[in-house]
Amino acid sequence: MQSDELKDAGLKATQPRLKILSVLEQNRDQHMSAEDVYRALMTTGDDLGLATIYRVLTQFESAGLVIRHHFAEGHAVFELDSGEHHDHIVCIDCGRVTEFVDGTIERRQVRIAKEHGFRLADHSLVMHGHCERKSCEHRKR
Amino acid sequence: MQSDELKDAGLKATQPRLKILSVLEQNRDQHMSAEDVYRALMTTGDDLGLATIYRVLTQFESAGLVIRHHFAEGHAVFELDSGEHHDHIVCIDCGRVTEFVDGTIERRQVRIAKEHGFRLADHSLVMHGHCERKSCEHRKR
DNA sequence: TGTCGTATCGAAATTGATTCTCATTCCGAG
DNA sequence: CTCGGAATGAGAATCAATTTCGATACGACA
Repeated sequence: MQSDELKDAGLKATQPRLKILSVLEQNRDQHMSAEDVYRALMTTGDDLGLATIYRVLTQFESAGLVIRHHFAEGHAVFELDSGEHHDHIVCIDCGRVTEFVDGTIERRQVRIAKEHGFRLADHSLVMHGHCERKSCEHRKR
Repeated sequence: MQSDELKDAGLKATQPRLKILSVLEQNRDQHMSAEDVYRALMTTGDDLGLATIYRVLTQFESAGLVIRHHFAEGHAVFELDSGEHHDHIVCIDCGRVTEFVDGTIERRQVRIAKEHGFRLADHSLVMHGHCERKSCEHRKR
């Protein structure tokens, strides 16, 4: 059950937290901002305070349940931590995010870090491009 | 002369712009935030408005003179555009930034983008790690 | 199942970075 | 040197995000 996920993470299973977790699970394929989660909950009548959303998402992050990204400037987006690391390609026109993993790049990074006297802890590779999706075109500006 | 750099970029050679450009050139090896530039100018008695710094840095960016990065959340940093693309390793402890380029990774990226139906326009690879600099240790928290 | 102490909640105020507004000042073509 | 459009500076405004604090809900235990 979802409440176990929370308890395992050392968090009380409160209604707000369960609802936020639920929204994230229903949108596994998306990257949501705090604002997105807020709006998603409004439409289902679950009207949580925005402050709570931010607080809970931050708690989820420290608990390792979600990962916070800073793709576009201005605001952060969150995604459930699937446990597997991956990088992202973001479409400049429509904002859609695609995930990928590439062993060659991963290995190369560890090596480069070492060559420069760094012990690699984390990294983020974000590529920006134009996707070929039909639905993308007319969103262009 | 510096004023030519500005004119070539299509910008009037005003005092504020010349001073900001000069600060950036004197700190080529650093990545400066708007606030950093602001403080640097204060110390030399050139007391520009913060709004001007932001405005000018943004103009420099569109003119291709500088590149804006969003390493840490919260605020952007700028560096003079040397013309050569490169990626970054940021030290988690002291914040120092090291630059590098790796052909293997560069090539691989274009290919991955294509495989996923993207036409690559830009990318940013930022690695985070712990550097082995002596001066770094005691800044840890 | 009811109670209690503590952790959590929501609303509003606050922060920090950045942008906008607008009256004043400056650049540079003629 | 003069003039008009462009640029500047000070402060207000904005935006995302965080903190504050009194009110409330969770859940271990009786």
